[in-house]
Amino acid sequence: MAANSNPNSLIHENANITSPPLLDHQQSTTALRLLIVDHDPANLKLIQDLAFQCNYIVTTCYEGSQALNLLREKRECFDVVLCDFHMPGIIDDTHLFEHLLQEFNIPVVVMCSMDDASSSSAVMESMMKKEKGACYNLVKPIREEDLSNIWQNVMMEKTLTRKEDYCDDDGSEGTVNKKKRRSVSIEERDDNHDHVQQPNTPNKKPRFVWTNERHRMFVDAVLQLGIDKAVPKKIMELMDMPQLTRENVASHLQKFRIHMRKKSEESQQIIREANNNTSSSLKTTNHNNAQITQTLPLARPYYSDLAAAANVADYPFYQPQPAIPDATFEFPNNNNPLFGGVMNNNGIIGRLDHQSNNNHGRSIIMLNLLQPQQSSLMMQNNYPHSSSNLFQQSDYYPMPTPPPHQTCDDEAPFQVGMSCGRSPLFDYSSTPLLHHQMNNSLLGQDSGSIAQFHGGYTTAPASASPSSLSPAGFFSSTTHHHNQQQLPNYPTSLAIAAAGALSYLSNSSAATQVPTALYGSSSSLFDDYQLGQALFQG
DNA sequence: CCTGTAATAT
DNA sequence: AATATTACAG
Repeated sequence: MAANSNPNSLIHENANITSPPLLDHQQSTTALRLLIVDHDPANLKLIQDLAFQCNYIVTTCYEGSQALNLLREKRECFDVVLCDFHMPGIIDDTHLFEHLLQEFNIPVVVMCSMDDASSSSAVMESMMKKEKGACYNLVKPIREEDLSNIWQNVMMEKTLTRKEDYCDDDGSEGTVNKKKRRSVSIEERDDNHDHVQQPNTPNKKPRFVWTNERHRMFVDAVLQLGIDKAVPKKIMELMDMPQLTRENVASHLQKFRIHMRKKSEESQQIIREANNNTSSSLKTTNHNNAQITQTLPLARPYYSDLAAAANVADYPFYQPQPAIPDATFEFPNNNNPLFGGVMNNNGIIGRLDHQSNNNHGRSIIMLNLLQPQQSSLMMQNNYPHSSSNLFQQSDYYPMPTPPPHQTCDDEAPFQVGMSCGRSPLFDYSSTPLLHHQMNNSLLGQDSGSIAQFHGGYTTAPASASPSSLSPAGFFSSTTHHHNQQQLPNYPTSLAIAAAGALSYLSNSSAATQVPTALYGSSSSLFDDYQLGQALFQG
């Protein structure tokens, strides 16, 4: 609607202060100080003139961002914002006025066309529902009378106790009380209108809004620190935002933890239910299109020896629990290896990564099984909509491609790789331990096939700084390397099953070489491998 | 001075 | 509903 950037605008480039300098009016109690925001210069001018006639002190701008900045700096210089309905918000598709209400405690008058008001009544309704601050509506064309009435609403708003809403009269139910209140406060207004609290609190910091972006930073910080080491102060430092206080983080963290707890209880519940329906036969669900889901009956006690593991606390998902089918894989998008994941009844356990343009010039697909903590977080934060264990189409989690030579610190304890060329998974020469692993792992000699399966885990993930987070020692399921403790069967079998799946995905003819060479066809690991393959062959 | 938790305020 | 603030214990 409104012109976007107007070269021929009558208005100045930046916020155009058309009244005496704002500072002189900071304490103004007579004239109302208006901030008018509208993309359309003509409209802006029109309203500006009107407002002048009403003896308001007027500031105009036609960019939402300007308005926001202006308010952030000089919130105390304004009493009301007049804002065009169609002004977009900054981030998503919200309206500017919603941002304003959210961030500032200031009355907002929304101006909209007749069309907006009548046709999209739903929108208007939602607007009116916003009870975060005063929000009124004026329908264009706006008359001088409308404007001159603004201050009444606003002054009323100031003296009203913040709690009560001031919804429009829809004539229904118990609005009587509110109305009464209203008239009372109008009287009050005259008594004490000059020491209105709100605009006189100049340095009141705007409340911190946890946008998606900010939340993502928060989660990143938590992941970096490790979930149990993430404390407000450190998170704050990692996020590195000037406005952010420790209290902000503490508050958010508090909420975040509650959220996590709830989620994990939910998934526990799901697991319990899944266990009740154990021995039911192999479900052959739909493999329509890209989605393949199967639940396989596997009753091996995968966690049996885990309790003995010294660092069991680091791996809550691997703690002993009733055996559940652990081969419910789902690759949501077989056509696009850049996105995807693997999940079983423990949640998301792995993600599919793709590395092209590494310095071998070869393409690699990796299935990286995640540390439980990461997978748990991934589940909760990146797949918020997956109410079931199924990925939703919209839930794909795009993983950044790690640069060559860089080891991902969140990948553990297993990485299953499929090289599409004839190269090792990675060039590990820069990381001696990994290099060693490549040469000594189960199948590491066999470059170029699925043979490049290996397992490992980070021995000292806690050792803190991101740079020191390197996979410190690898082991295989049959061989101990570097005195590392061997993890129990569960992850291994899972990884092998995943390798099978992956090999299918990659159309590798070499796939079948792996298990027979290593385990013999009778081994339970071989079963897993076949399971993985079967899953994806449908 | 910091953390975690709960309660309460805005 | 989301965020901020506060109180209190550790």
